Amino acid sequence: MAEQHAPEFRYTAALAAEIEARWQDRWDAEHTFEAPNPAGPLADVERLAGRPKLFLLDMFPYPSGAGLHVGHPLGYIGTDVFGRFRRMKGYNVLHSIGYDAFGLPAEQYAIETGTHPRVRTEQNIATMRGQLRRLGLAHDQRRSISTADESYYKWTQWIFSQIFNSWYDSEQQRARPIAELIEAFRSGNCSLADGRTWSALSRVEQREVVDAHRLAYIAEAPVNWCPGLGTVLANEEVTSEGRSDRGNYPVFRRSMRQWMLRITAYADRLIDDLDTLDWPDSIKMMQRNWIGRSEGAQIEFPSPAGPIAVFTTRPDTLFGATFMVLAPEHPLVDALTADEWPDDTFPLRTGGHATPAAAVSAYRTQANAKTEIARQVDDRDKTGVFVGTFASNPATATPIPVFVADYVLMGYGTGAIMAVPGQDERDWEFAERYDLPIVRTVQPPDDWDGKAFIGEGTAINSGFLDGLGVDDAKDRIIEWLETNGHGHGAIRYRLRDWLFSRQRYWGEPFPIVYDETGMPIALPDSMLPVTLPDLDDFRPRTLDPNDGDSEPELPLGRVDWWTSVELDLGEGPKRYQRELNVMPQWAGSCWYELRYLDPTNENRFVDPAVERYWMGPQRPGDSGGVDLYVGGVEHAVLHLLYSRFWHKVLFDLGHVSSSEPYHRLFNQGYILEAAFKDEREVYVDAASVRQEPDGTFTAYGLPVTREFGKMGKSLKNAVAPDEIYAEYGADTLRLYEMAMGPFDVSRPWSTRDIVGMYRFLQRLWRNLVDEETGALRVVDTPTDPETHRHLHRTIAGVTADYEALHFNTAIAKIIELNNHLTKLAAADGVLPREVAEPLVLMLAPLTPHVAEELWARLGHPSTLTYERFPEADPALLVDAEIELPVQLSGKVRAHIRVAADADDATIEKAALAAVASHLTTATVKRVIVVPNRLVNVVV
RNA sequence: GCCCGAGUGGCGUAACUGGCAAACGCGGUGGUCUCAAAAUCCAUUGCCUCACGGCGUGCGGGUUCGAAUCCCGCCUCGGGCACCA
Repeated sequence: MAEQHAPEFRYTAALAAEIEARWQDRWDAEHTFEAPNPAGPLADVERLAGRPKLFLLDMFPYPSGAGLHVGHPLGYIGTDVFGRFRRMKGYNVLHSIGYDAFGLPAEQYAIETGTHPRVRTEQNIATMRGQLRRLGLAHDQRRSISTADESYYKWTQWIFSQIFNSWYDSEQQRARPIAELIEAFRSGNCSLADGRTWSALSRVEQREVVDAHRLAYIAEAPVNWCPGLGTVLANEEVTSEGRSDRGNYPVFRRSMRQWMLRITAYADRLIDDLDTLDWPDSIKMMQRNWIGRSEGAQIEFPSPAGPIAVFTTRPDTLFGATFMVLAPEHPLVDALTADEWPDDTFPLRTGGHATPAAAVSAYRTQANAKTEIARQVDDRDKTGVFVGTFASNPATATPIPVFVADYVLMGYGTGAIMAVPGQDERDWEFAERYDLPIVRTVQPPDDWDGKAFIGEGTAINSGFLDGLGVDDAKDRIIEWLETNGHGHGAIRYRLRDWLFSRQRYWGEPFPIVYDETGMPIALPDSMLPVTLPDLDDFRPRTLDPNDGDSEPELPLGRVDWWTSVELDLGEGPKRYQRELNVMPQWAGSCWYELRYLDPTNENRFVDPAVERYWMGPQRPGDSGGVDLYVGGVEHAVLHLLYSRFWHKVLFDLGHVSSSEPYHRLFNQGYILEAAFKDEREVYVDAASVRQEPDGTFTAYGLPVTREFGKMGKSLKNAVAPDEIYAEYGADTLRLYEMAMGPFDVSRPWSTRDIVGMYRFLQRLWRNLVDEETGALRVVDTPTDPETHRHLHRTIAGVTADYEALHFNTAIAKIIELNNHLTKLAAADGVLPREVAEPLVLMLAPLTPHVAEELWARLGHPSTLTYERFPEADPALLVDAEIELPVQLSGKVRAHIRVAADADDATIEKAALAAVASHLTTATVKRVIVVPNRLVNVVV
């Protein structure tokens, strides 16, 4: 390389590497980035005094063995720059990083490599620590955690026990300890739904009643069974194509007994409290949509098999309900199925079967055969069969036929609908197909040529509702339903309870055992953690990904010595069976930010005083929480919803003072990289692609197409940071990643462009250090006024940019100043200290190693981490004389120089003089003077 | 289909609440230095035109003294949701 003849003291990759290693060692040795707590083992009250706090958080990584690529650390660098800036602004900054070590990715990586997940995970964490250290991130290493450490998951289990041992009081709108519910039952303050008295119940019956109220409960429920992964998945982990988020295997809808967490109890608060958060609107919107609150009414339709309950958001259209539809799985279907077809039943409605029972049975078989995906996406034809029975419309007292159809889903509402073809497009389609009556109950506009009218309008054909608008009609009908006992106003959510158990090995064991009654018992805190047993055969049984009827197998069930245990839970030593499921991927990440605060506490998951200091509300009405949380959008509804839920339970039970975990959320963009597909639509290794003279791309002589995607293994386009370190050093990489574009926007990686940032650092270094001798070129001479003003403008701009996370424009301003100084240094041979020192300090958050080195060469013995960030002198931000453009009807024709404080009349006179030559024929209609901006002469 | 977000030079991008479009970087061109090359430094670089000048922020309209920025109608790309009653 050309570097071999470079001057000895030039800022080269080799020098950068030496500087970087030296400063990283020194920061470690001096514990530079350790943030003091107000209490506990990490306390240092003196260092805390008088400093505002900043709790900075990155979405922590799972320790993959594939190693980092340059796309990974973008967010970490951004938070590091911000944290370093705020330290220099006097803040006590908590910034660390841990590892999300349990769960599918770690386990699957272990399976691929044939190494035990614990061994694999620990190796990977060590590797990642090393890779991240090379970037010079200012993390407090004492606070780093791994979710798979016993000392950590002990508290994950403890929090689960807290959730298990609580119930949701819907009157007070908060979770309360389960003991308070038991006491309320015992004292008679709370009566049982069926009217029995508490003391009349057997112990088992009492436990059943209590268990039905817990926030963590076991239920037979429709679940997403993924045989390809050998486990069930939460709704949030299933893609809209009906496949697993991880691994992209088919997912089957099945009924199974599983652990559930009652997140639905928090639906309203999870929606309402979004208003207290400083989050991107798009993420708030996604959470609101996911929770999917709908307001409407529950209405009961009398039928021979008893009342059929439906949920509707349009109770105002009740008079137009001309038939009903039940999901094939609806429990009332069998009872409603008639023995024979009523007279005059259309052949179309019977599906060609001799009896309703045969028709329903055939239809169910057909519906079952379709996977959930087919029911939702592929086949939107409205099919169904008549069950041979009529229900009654409570408003009109008219008999209406009951159908079974798979366009009604058991999983939403009551699994049954009142069909109002006049005001619902799906019902219209169904009514047309099966020749059912259509009654409009909302007057469409005159020019309406559509079918179902779902818009706003006046009620018609609706008895006492006629003439009312939609909203008034809704209020009126709900009143009527409630008065006449046909139903009531109701709210429904799309959100389901969180399916919380997984049939895997590599996860947190539940702190639960079962006694001889088969009912779950939470282990006392003193018995935590329940350690995950070491298992040689940790692999899930391989199942056919396409066989939805297969049964899950529990890896923990293979450990005979572990599955059954003798314990004294207050009744003397007895045998108990352990829970064999493990917790899902998301459990550990639901509370990790809290553990950073107090990582070594053995008595509590976090000391309340420490939590209050870092996360407590800053003012009345504030939710509190992490000050800035940076991560990708992909966790918009998974992690971010689960985490809020757990945090709110902890808040309700008085364990934390903040009602939300993350006060401000920022989604950094991704680093995109060109990816190439061949004609079979298969990705080819980007390194093998060449660009042809005509601009097209080929790989091994065959044409390929280019697209831009998130950098990573799946697109075969990852760039390793090590290559960049070797060529330019870590500071240049940091600078380049921050300079490429706005922090929240995704942008394509371009190795070619990095050299620009490298040249800038070299130029800056050369301005301060003689490349041949290594001598300092900085002297204590006064700065010329122009440079001095330029410096202060830069300080003001850079400060504002850092504060707003606009790192790219901060860099542009620093480069601009340095370009000016390059001219100065070329002319004078030296640079004034008065400008050199602030320049180095401003650069320090971005490129801390080279900044530390220059700071030391400038004669400062200690780290610049806690130096005050330069302050701009407001007096220097305004020039005495300014240049203003003069427009003639909006086009710039001249420039004038005027005193900054000149009045409008003076400016106007100067402007008219400047454009006089253009004004020979025209007359001036108006002159607009915009202070400090421009002058527009209108002709 | 519905709901968000975004379209600016050859490329990445900048322009605070409407006020000189293109700061900063890459790339290109010419020069300096050198036996030569690299590095460095200097100049230049939106498009059309020899020039005067004109045209330029996805497209078409509008508001305004003035629009990348505001309004209306489209187009394209990215993301989310998707038979949710």
